[in-house]
Formats: sequence, structure tokens, C-alpha cells
Amino acid sequence: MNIDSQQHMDLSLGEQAYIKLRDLLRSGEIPAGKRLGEKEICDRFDMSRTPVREAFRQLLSDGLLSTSLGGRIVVAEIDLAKVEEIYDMREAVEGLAARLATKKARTPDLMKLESILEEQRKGIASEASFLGVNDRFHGAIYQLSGNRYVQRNAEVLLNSASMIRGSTHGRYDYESWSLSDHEAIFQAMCNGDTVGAEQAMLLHIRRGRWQRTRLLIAEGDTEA
Amino acid sequence: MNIDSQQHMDLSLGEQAYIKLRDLLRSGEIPAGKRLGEKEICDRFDMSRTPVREAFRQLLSDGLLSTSLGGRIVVAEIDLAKVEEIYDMREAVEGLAARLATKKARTPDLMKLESILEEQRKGIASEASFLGVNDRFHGAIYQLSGNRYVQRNAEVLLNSASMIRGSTHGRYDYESWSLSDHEAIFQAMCNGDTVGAEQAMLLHIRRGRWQRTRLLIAEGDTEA
DNA sequence: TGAATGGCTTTTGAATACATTTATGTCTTA
DNA sequence: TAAGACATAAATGTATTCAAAAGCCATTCA
Repeated sequence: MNIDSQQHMDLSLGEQAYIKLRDLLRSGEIPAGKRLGEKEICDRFDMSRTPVREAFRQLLSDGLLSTSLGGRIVVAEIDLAKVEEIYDMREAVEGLAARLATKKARTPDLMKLESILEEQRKGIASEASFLGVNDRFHGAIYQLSGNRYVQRNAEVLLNSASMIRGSTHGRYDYESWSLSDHEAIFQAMCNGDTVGAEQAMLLHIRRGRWQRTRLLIAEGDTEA
Repeated sequence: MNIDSQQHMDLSLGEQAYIKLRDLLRSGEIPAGKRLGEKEICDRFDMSRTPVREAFRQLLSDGLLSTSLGGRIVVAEIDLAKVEEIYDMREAVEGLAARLATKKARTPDLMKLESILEEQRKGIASEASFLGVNDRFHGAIYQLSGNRYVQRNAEVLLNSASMIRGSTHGRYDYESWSLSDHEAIFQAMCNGDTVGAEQAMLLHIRRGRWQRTRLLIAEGDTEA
């Protein structure tokens, strides 16, 4: 199973640490609120403090980690207020991404999107990637937008959204509303309908917001 | 003159390095395209490689630096395509910021904005801050938005926009259109007119885009 | 008994040391 | 003279060392 550990051969240890830690945070394997010592991660990843510190800085700036008085680092806790912030921002950025992507999409681009959708229809995640189909659908649109600022920020926001408690438990990637939303976005893009694609994306993001909000409220009820 | 050097007392060296280097890049004192060695900055700031590397990573992620084949770091060059990307993104984010800020603004918040505007009217930058009034006006709105993602991204985008060649030469901060745009945004905010504030902000950002585009084209003509 | 103090341990920020890759430059040879 | 190869220098990635701040625990004194 540690074929995986050679996967990032050409990346620096710092980049590997970033990716590995980010995925641990996204998956919830390291729970929100947990204090994270450098040494702990060094041992876990079998590397020195230097690359681990690099990853910490980056994830701090991404908002997946946060500092708690005195430089202590903890896994960011995403409460209802933060969900609102994340989703307000996602609406703006993903809406823009959809608009730009629609303008730039050529046939091969649309074919790639189609293939991702086909995977989602089958409910099969590609084994080549650890990312879910939802991530890859959205990621493809960010990339298609051709705007590096959109791309970077949208990815970071998606990471944060994935950290919302409960997100990963329900395999929301494959829920039916997600697929039909994606189909609608895709359809608008195929028609070159920029405003339609943006509106479809906004609707999709808002549905995500509602779902996450519900999850968080439900969990808060049972937990507190 | 090195009262300044004690200004960031409580900040870590890494944070100081980030701020100092960011400002050198924004001001154009270190020109776009220049290759930046770690040692050069270590000598300049009189600190070791560790905090300098931290600053490099952050500025890389902000887009103020970029890597040129083989980990070599150069000051990001902002061409016409990038200006479009920055301003597409700024429209989305600053529009959102204006909308949110209008909803949250209370009397003391508006008074603070007023005082910044008053400074701009007088054409006097506060000596307490190295930031221009334009920065502080926009920064106040980001903060008022109450959305940390908006705040972080808007600041980064503003930094990138400031790096556009020619930006700082014309003291655009104090140009008349900037002031009247700001007044219009402020007025809409005072009226609690969220959509008006957003529209005024969009207009303002678009004017900025046109100006930067013009500057860049003009420079390109004489240079190339 | 409870609060405060003193030393021990841990943790982080920063500097330095080490190693590997990349550039530079010269010397040799055709 | 030009091209190639070897040697030397420099820069980056990574590890380790050093130092200072923060927490922890126990002992002590009121």
C-alpha cells in the first residue's frame, strides 16, 4: 500500500508535507480543534521540522489551520459563521469561474468534463486520483477559467468546505442533487450560455451551503 | 530613521521579512523579473535563511513572486493577461466586500471611513501608516465585510494590483476620479444601499482596470 | 488546604551545518 | 578558435543545533 509513498517523488518534502497534511485535514482524520505539534507531524511523515513548518505556514494561510494564543497551532474549527463566510466567497468565486470557463471552453475541454460526469454517473471514483469526482468536476472548471487567482482561491475554499464536520461522512459527492446540478452546469457550458452557467453554479453552491449548514446544525444539536 | 526597524517588535522575523519584502515588491523598488536569491535578502534584512524562506513561500503563494524553472525565484511580472485575471477576480471579491460591508456597517464604522475620505480629500497620507489612503479605504471595507476569506484575498489582490508597472509612479491614489468613486461608494453605504454600493464599487474597480491597462499598454509601446 | 514559586521539560523561532543540484569557468584538445 | 569536459563555486532543499519562551509539576509556605 505504500506505492503511494513514492507518488510525489519529484515534489519537495515541503510540498509533500503540504499535500499529505492537507488531505489528512480534509478527510477529518485529524479532527478539528486538535492541537498540532511540529514534532508529531515530523514523526508521522518521517521528515525534519523544516518541511513540516513550511506546510504549516501554507495551511495556516489557507485557513485549514489556525493559531491559538502563543503560536500554538490547532486544526481550524469551522462553525456556522465560518460556513457563511466560506460560502459567500464561494458564490462569488465559483460563479466567476463558471462564467469564464464557459467563455473559454473548447470541445476537448467539454469532453473532459463529460468524462468526469460519466464517472460520477457510474459512481466510480478514478483510482488514479485521491480526489473525489466532485473535486475534479469543480477543479476542471477552475482550470478552464484560465484565471490563476480564481483557481488558487477556489481550491483553497473547496478545501475549507471539505473540512466542515460531517462533510465526508455522507459521501455527499455522489448524492443525486450533486449530479443533476453538475449536468445543468455542463449543459449551459455546452450551449455557451455564460450567464446560465453562472446561475446554475450559484444554485449548486447554494445547495451545498444549505446542506453543510444543515449538517452542522444537526451535529451541534446532538453534540452540545 | 531606523525607528522603523523597531516598528514590528512583536512580530516574528518571518513576518517582518514578509512585510518588508512585500512592500519592496509593491513599491517597485525591487523590479519585476529580477531574480531573487535567498542570500541577497538575508544580507539586506540581516537575518538568516529560515525567516526569509518563510516570506518567499508566502509571497509565492500570494503571486508576488514566481518560480522560474528549477526553484529559481523571480519577482512576478504582470503582463496584460494577468491584469485581466487580477481585475476579473477583484470585481468579484470587492463587489462582495462592498455588499457585505454595507450590511454590517454601523455608525462608528462609517465615521472611520469618513475620516479616511477626509484624509484623501486633503491629499494627506497618515504618517502612522505606510499604506496609501486608497489602500486604507479599501482595507477598511474588507475588514467591515467581516469575512476573513474576503479580507485575505482582497488584500492579496490589491498587492498584486499595486505591482502593475507604472502604478505607483503616478500617485494614482490621489487622482480625482478615485476620490469621487470613493465618495459614491461611501454614500451608498451610508444609505444602506447594498446593491448601490456593490455597483459603485464595480464601477470603481473597472476604472482602475482601465487605468492600469492603459498604463501597461503605454509602457509596452515605448519599451518594446 | 490552597496559592505561589522554582526548576524541569517541551515547544517553537531562528541560525547554522550539510548535501545535492546547478551554474560558471577554465583548460584541453581537435 | 571552438567545443567539450572537468573542476570549482554558488544556491537551494533538508537536517540539526541553539536559544528563548511557555507549560508543567512538585514542593513549600501562608
